[in-house]
Amino acid sequence: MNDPRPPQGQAMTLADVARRAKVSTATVSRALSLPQMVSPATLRRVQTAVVALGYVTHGAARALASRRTHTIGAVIPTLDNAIFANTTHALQRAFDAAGYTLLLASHEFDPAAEVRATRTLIQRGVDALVLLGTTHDPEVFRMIAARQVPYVLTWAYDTSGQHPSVGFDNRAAAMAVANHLLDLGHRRIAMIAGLTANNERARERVAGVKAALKARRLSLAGCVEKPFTLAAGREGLRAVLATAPRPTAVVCGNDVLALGAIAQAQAQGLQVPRDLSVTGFDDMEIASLLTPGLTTVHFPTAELGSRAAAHVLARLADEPVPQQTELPVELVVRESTAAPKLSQGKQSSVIPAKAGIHGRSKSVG
Amino acid sequence: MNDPRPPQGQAMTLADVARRAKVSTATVSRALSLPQMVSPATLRRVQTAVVALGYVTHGAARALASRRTHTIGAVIPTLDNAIFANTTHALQRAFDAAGYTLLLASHEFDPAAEVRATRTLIQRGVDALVLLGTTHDPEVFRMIAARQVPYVLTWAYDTSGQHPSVGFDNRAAAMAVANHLLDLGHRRIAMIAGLTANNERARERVAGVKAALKARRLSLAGCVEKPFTLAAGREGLRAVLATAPRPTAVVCGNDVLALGAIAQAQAQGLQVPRDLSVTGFDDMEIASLLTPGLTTVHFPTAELGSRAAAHVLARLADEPVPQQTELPVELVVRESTAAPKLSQGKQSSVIPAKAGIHGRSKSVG
DNA sequence: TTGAAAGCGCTAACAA
DNA sequence: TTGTTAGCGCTTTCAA
Repeated sequence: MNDPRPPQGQAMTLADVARRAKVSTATVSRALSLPQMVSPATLRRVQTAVVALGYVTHGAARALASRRTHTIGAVIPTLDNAIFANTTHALQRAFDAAGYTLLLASHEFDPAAEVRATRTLIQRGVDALVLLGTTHDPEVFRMIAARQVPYVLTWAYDTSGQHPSVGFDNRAAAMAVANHLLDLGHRRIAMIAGLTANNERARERVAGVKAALKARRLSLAGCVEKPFTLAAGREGLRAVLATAPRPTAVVCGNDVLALGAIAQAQAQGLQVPRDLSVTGFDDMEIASLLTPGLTTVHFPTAELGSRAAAHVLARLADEPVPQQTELPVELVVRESTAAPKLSQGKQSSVIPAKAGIHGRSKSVG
Repeated sequence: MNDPRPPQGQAMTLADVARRAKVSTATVSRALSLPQMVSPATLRRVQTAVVALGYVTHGAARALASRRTHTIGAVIPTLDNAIFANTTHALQRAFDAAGYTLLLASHEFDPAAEVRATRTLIQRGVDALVLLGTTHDPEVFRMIAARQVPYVLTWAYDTSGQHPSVGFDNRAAAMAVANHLLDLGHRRIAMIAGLTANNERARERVAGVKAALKARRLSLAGCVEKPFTLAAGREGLRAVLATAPRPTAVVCGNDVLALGAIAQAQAQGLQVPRDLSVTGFDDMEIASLLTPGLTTVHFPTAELGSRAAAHVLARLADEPVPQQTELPVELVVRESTAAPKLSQGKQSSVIPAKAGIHGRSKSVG
């Protein structure tokens, strides 16, 4: 009823609101943070003043006084990957609902950049941290310990049990893929892996494939490491096809590499899966839409995000939480895998399973 | 040489460092922020103490005292889109290099969520804001004005000239696409647009297509609005194909919709481009890798990010900046477009241009 | 239920 | 070049 517009320029403070509502700053503070501790009449007066002045809490001042920023940091490898975007989005939703703001930092797979990003987040006073993967520079863990920041590792399951984590068993997922190919009768299986340095997900996937092969007294018919891009998938396929005799199947470190590999196979006149079986990891939406549909492993990435968020939120509320949470993964068999053309395997008659709309099957891990 | 480990738990403060280095807190503050104002010997002593104690600046305290957070906020529609990821990544790099931290918020195309996200960022004390698009709730601009936060709009070029912006001419891009199809001889052209509510990019693309058609006394042979997902692209194609006579070409609101449309066309037994031409916008990496390669419009998204960053950085440094910056877009003709089967157009003999490795051509806007 | 007052950890005059 | 000191805007005892 008084000022038609909040005054521009100089930001309003708690004291301004207090003056206008004719109460103390302490009361305004309570009205904003603990409304149930303030009488209804006073509360209303304060709220009116807040609106009239266009008051917005000064975050830094609140953080300094309360020693809480209501901010949680997440350090992820890259924003480019839609799979991480799923998880990130779930984190954001969960934290938002709990009154926390997510501070996002990415490092593009550069360990030094990850240390810097983590330092910056800690400096910004995040109340907790979500890290992706188990492989981190010791400095990261040192800073976390020095400030005693609650944290959780995600996407990978920390088998050492040293760190709280919620993630997947990437090795079991890879074994499932390899066994699927072996069951189809493939014996010459190559791999286009992601870059394994500082990336235990990529490493575990290689290890899983090797383990499955070894169990049948076989070994990889070639393995190259590539960054997670379509172009790298093409290069990778060219590389693994250069060996003689050719592999009949290629396990790719993720769906992006697999899509690149399929494109390259087609460019070289090879038909997938008739001439070559190809698999991925992640089950991106596009994996089911292309022709042929991609055989891959589905990870519940959004659930991972909400579980990870729930974990740190519980820690912040001093509630008990399991140190380790493992989420199930699922082999999804589509049309990019089939028995090899001239199969000598005993099980070449096995037909790829297809289940449900998305062709899901075989729960793993 | 003294304490082997930084003490855990209680975080170190400037005073702790000062005590250990036997200087005042003011000197430590200077050593950290303005090292050239401190004598080399003192500087060294301070640095030694900082390392020994594992001291990390308390961001909130610094922000409160200096009235600067060295933080810049960006509000984007979604993290799911790799195209925005390009821009975001470029922002992050540019701000990082300038000593600023990027605070990222997404709203999934929900206007109320965008208002909340903007409020949160302002509350966190961002020194500047980057907003995506020109269409925003009035409350967003009100908050920005009240706090006098420097800002820039991106991705869309603000034709009204009211707001600082760096972006593209989406309408011209759409006209180029439509004209390409018209030049090929298409006369029945339908559109699968993005959701146009609160999204002037989507709106401008529809307007551009309509304008190009109108210039030849034609109008759209059907238009549906869909969210930017593959599944929606499939649905959209089903919808526009339901009209009789069928359109011979479909302009899609972005590449994701276009990929969905192509998948659906193939599922219905239609060959692209023989039976149907399909176009997109954005030129995602996958657009060039699929068969057929997608005819689309390339936007320099990373450059957009660095330009937008440069804009707000210049504003923060009180340097002069142009109010409006328009970046060029490019029609990229690939294999998803061709002359219609039974062309009645006079220009049906025109062959799609193909230039360079990526098939780029025709600079627009 | 409300108010007074003491900081939270740092920066930035100003003084020396 | 360095130190002293007064806040920055808020929360949080403690007392009323």
